[in-house]
Amino acid sequence: MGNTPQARRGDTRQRIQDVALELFAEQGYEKTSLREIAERLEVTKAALYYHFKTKEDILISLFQDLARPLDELLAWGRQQPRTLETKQELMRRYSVALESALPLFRFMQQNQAAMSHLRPGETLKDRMIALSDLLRDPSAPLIDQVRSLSAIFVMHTSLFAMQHLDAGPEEKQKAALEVALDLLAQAHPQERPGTPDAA
Amino acid sequence: MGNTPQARRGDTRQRIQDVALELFAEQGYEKTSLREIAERLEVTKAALYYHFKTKEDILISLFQDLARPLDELLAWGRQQPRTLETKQELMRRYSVALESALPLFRFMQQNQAAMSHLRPGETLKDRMIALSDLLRDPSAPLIDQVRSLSAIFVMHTSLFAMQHLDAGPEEKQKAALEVALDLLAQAHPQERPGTPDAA
Amino acid sequence: MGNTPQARRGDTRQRIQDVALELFAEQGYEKTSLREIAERLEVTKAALYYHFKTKEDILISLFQDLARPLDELLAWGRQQPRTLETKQELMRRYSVALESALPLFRFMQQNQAAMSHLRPGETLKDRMIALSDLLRDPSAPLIDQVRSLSAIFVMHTSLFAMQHLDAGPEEKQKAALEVALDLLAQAHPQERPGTPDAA
Amino acid sequence: MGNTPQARRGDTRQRIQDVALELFAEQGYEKTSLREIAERLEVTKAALYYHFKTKEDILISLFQDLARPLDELLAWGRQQPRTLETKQELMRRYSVALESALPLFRFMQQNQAAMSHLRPGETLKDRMIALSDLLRDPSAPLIDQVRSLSAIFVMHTSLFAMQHLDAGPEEKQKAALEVALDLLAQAHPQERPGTPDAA
DNA sequence: TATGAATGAGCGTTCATTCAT
DNA sequence: GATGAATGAACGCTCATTCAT
Repeated sequence: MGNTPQARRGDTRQRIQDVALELFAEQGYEKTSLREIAERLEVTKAALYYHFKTKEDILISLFQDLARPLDELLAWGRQQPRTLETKQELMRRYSVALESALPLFRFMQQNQAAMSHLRPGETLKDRMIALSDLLRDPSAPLIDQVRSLSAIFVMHTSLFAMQHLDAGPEEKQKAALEVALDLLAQAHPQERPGTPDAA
Repeated sequence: MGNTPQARRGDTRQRIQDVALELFAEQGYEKTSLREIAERLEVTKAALYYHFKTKEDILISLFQDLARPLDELLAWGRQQPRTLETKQELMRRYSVALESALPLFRFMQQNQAAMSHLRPGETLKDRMIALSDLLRDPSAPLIDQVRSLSAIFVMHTSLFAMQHLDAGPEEKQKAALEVALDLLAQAHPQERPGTPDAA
Repeated sequence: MGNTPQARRGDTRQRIQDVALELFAEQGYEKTSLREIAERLEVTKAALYYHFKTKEDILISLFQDLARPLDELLAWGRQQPRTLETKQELMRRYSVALESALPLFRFMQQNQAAMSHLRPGETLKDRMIALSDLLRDPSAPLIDQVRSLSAIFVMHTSLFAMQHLDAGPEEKQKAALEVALDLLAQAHPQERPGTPDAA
Repeated sequence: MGNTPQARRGDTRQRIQDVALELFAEQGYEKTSLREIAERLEVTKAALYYHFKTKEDILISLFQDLARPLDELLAWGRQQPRTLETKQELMRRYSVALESALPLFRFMQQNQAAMSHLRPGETLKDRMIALSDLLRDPSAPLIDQVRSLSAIFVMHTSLFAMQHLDAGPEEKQKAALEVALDLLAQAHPQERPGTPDAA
């Protein structure tokens, strides 16, 4: 049940996005043809054009859907005080976001090139810069700024570079988060939480 | 001298690689056509086929050339004792390698997808795994393994994610290296160099 | 009142024809898509198919509407005696018809090719031949037949070839009519109106 | 002999132009597909792209070739004194040019729409205006300017509107030329050749 | 009276590749 | 060591048209 033409009516747009995400993530945007997408959906190429004006439109629509959790995280972060605790909470929330956004990130990583021609504000890079601006203090020593930046990418590491590590996904994710939080803390030497400044 | 046909004789193969590297790094492998490469070199497409059997052959040849410093670094690392000092020295050498391999890395990052179909041992990912295997201790706590892995990617961060940071390239590189060395050291708590085991 | 959906109810067929005439005249039949027509009317393409069976049907309906004044002129002409005076009156009436049929003629000129596949009697060319048959005398010297034919096209000249002339539209039209009447008169040397045959 | 692949080598570009002219004239530019052209030449569509950058490029190349005699006529005309004799000679030469340019004119008439998007100077209309500027005197009475303009179009009439006339092509052409010369003469009342100005 | 959703055919164009010269 | 000429396959896209609702 579910796969008959009747059952699918009305959700074609969504199904196009699903298949496109899958294929773009797998093979990249350029290598994925509309024929491929259409065939997998058992519709014609022309049907895709009923729902999206161009191939790039599919890409953009995917990006917008997938970037929303990130945008919400950024919006939240901008309204918080710029304390270590905020930054660490940002990181924790980022960790959760990543968890449910693995396809997104696979997709984005494969398609940086394709997306780099889009209007500013429509790339992942813009979000990364925005996030890093919330984490680092431009007046701090450079090394501490690097620590803050690195925290972000340590999180990504857990998704992609640790695939061959012999441990469960949650464990890896938790470990990555810990390292990231550590880096953030090291970037705030005078304000370590739970550490009395004192003698 | 210079740009005349005569002066170029004999180095066409090299010139193809140069232009291809440039374009692949800029636009990605799929989006770069042989016509484009040929036009920029002011030769015909057919000329490219005298020097390379296929388009993919150009990609592979580039990768092999560019991966050599990395392979040499790995070969060196495998012959060293697995001490913290070795790992940190690996990192320092890696830092130097990266410095002169910025186009390589741009290229690789843009073309992960294109390269992922190649035979094992012909991808950047393989090198990264090999490098990480030299840095981490499989019997160590997971968090320390993550620290080791992260060190590598912190180095990359300095090349790509820090472009909008307000500092000179060498400064950034140095800061990234420091953070990376720090992470490696933290992954070896019982053996901090210069730190007596004490008590 | 005016442009609201309610005010438009019932006249959609007419509005389709108006927009189609405009676009066919501007860009030609082949280059004008039903999507374009539908968009300009703010209805869907399918709506066009409620009012017309095919795209060509729109073309034919336009032609029939627009050719009616011409057909009436021809019907009138056929019932008159074949005198110079009749011919000149035909020309005068043709001049008036053209005046109010500028879009028609733009449209016809752009779409001769598209209309040439239609059934006989459905082309502008048929009307032109019919008109010329009323004007020329098959037994007259060839040059006089040419004069008669030319009279028709001189009228067209005033609409299209004289656009860059520095004069008002009515002036041009009047001048063209004069030249045309002149040509008709020259084609009837023995019967110049107002010229006594006499000794 | 003649039609084998070997015999055709080297003249493909020309053959494309020939077939394209034929088909564009017959069916119009928009309705003629590159597939059709390629099939008639027994080559692939891609071969067309070796010789022309776009479909429009074929159109332009045709126009340029075909417009050359006209451009030469205009160049000659611009160097002559602006007398009636010059104008009549222009007309005679135009008549000859038309004779050998029937395909051109069929083609142009079918493709006015397609050509009207081209750059100025690349349309037939531009040539017509240039020619009419050589024939008419902007300070003359409007009716005489119309006579001069009409002369041009009378010539065209002989090619297209007289197809159903019962006479040989040369006869028709000669008759049309006579009418045209007449019109030019009537536009110069004070300077009729062979007519003494005198008392 | 219309629309939403889709189709099948075809379009102009570009691609990597081949091969005789 | 390279070119000129071409191919076959595929691409993104648009078209006129259909039909259940």
